Amino acid sequence: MKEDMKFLRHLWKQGTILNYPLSLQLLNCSSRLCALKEAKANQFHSMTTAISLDVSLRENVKQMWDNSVGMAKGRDLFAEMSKWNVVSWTSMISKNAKGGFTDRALECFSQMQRVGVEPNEMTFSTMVGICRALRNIGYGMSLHCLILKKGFSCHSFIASGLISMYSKHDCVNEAWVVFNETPERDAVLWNSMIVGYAQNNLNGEAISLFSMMLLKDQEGIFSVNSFIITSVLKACGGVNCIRIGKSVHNYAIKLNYSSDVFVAVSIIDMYSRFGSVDRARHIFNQMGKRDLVAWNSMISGYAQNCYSTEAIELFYQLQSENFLPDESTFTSVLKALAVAANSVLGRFFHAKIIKGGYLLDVFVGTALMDMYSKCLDIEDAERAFKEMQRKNLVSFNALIMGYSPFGRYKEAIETYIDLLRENMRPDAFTLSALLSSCSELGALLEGTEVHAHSIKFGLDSNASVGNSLVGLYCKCNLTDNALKAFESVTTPNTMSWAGIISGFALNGEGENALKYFDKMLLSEKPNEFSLSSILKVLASWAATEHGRHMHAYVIKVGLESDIFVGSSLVDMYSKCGMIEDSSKVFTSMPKKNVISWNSMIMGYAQNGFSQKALCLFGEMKKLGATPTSVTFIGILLACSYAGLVSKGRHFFNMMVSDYRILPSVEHCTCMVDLLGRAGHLDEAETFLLNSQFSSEPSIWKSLLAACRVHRNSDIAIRVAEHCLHLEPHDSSTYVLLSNIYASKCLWAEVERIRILMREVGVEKEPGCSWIDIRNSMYVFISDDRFHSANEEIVTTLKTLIVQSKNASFSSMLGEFRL
DNA sequence: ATAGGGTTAG
Repeated sequence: MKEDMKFLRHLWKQGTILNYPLSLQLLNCSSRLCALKEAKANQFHSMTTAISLDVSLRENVKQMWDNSVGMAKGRDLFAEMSKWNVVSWTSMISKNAKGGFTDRALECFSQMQRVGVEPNEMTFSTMVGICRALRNIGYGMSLHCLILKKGFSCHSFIASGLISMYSKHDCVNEAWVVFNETPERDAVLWNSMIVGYAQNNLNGEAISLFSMMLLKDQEGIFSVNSFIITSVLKACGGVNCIRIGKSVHNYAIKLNYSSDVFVAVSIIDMYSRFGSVDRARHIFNQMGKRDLVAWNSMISGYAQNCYSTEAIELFYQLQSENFLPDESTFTSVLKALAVAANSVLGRFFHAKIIKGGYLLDVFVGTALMDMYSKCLDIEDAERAFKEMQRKNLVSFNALIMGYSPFGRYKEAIETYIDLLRENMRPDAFTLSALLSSCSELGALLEGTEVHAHSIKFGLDSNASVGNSLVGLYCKCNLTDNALKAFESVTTPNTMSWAGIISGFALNGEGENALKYFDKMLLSEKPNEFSLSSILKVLASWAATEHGRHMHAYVIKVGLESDIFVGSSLVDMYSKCGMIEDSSKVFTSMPKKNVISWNSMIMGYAQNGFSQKALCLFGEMKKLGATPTSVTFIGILLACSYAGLVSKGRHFFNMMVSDYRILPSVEHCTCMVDLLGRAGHLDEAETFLLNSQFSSEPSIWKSLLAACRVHRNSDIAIRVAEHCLHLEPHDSSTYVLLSNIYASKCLWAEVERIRILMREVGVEKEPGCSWIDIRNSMYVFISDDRFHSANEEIVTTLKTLIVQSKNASFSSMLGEFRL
């Protein structure tokens, strides 16, 4: 400041007349008031001109002239000011806005109108630019009104600014109205609208607008420039269609824009988004001149596509070519380490970032937190969060998201409350992250409260929030609530549909799953998830015909090579008993994962092809796939059906000791079943009592069934009484126990069971089975008179009964009959 | 005076 004054004094003494920009520059420091005093003593006209531009000092200047030189000078100044005011006011507004003094810029604008100076097209253009940066669109809208009133809306550069302003504030419709009502459209106007669409994620619209532009451009009124190419490339990156992207790329080459750094960076970014890192790298390599942004975009491309080694390599290469990494570079590097969950290198870069002083940046800080939370190191993520100087909504969201894999909804909600205390407004990310924390452990109460908040903030119509709500409610078996949440979503996406369909499928509401699948087809294409869910439903129904149709449909939509769909098809066919079709699908799958292997092994096991199941298990291990808990269910099932007792014991031990898999209810049921079927009833009972599931009724019932087969009434009585103790309302156990006592002529016990049954109020649940013929379901309930079936089925059934009696199967059915 | 590239979250 002192230096400035010295310099000024020097100039004054020399009698130099300062020109306008120089004096303004000199005055643009806090020494202005001192300068005023000096100016009072020295009469430098240019000086006062510069000062008079500053609205806040204008009055002071006038007063100064009034006091020192006399009223006349002051009046002169004022008159002069009004003479060149439009330009000076406008540049004053612009200066203030650029210096970050938005309030003063707005004040200038109203003051100039108050003193009767009419804004011109430059003033309005500047003002529109300011309104674009404002938090609120209200001021911008009233400015738009003024522009319309004063008749400035026909200027295409003002219209461009308005389009940009509206689209920045998510008002694409308003932007479109401005675009549509501007008769003379130049390249900038088209570009503003294209960018506006792209910014609001309406990439398809942006691309269509571009093609519309090309059609109109035949008259040669304007031409596509490199700005437009970059914008369109950006939009291409947002649609899942590499074909369009490639043709725009070719078009850019044709127009000779491939050497433009901006264009090249957009192409790199676009290909990275498509997952074509190699193409992106090719463009990067071919660039004649690269700036830091180009390096950053390539590093980011690698990070996005999980090529973390390449990203790090590029970081070092960048340094060796004497570029100084910036915040963006570090952000991308951290992302690369986050996707690789490499906290060792992550810490190394953390240190580097601290040393370089990059930690003040919100992006870097947030990326650092995210890196730690992706490494499941929530404590360090919390620490990084606490150490951040400036936090924004994204930083809060990142922490809340960090909690969700652990289901730590309490901490997530606490962070959310902090966010509200900071006067921030949650967005869809915040709420859906909170909801996924809640659904992890089924925290329904807290989840419902978050639901209330999402309604309060108008975010329940958002697809991500809606999807999370559907997830939470489905997890808690509340499909009605899930459906309500789903229906609040304005534009459900493919995943939304998949969510509600799978929710129905998992909660045993197959009819609803199918209903919503059909509804979805009216507006959305099915994806691998919705198809898998539907196949699961059809598998559970053993709906053969429908399943075949769905398989044909899968082929039609081109998802037959998908790993999830393929596995579901394998499962569906094997549940329908069509093991050949199942194995055909399995063999033709181009890619298999552990789920596919599991489906096929389970399919073989369930259909009694134990040997094939075990062979497949061997093959799976040979190909390097690691068996999971589900694999062993299939294997133990296969052993159980084939009576391979020692193999079963062997695989069970292998699972526990080699693969460190904790035995689940299913595994224990299989083991008890295996031992029981083979007649090792004592061993089965001991196994069960020693297992974690000794109070699980279903396993005891499977042991009871084994006792029945082996006609061991002593153990059977013990086991059945235990079953009654665990499940006093299960009618089948009463019936069975009663039968056993009856077979041993223990009539008093039979009577006791009968009384007990009446006391507890148990009624026998009717047995039920069904078959699916030509897409129709025929349900049979025991003891009914076949009223629901057709003639053909009734006749066939009667024949079957006679045949089975002749084959003396009836003797087997007669055991323990009441 | 209006328009274009890379950076954080699922």
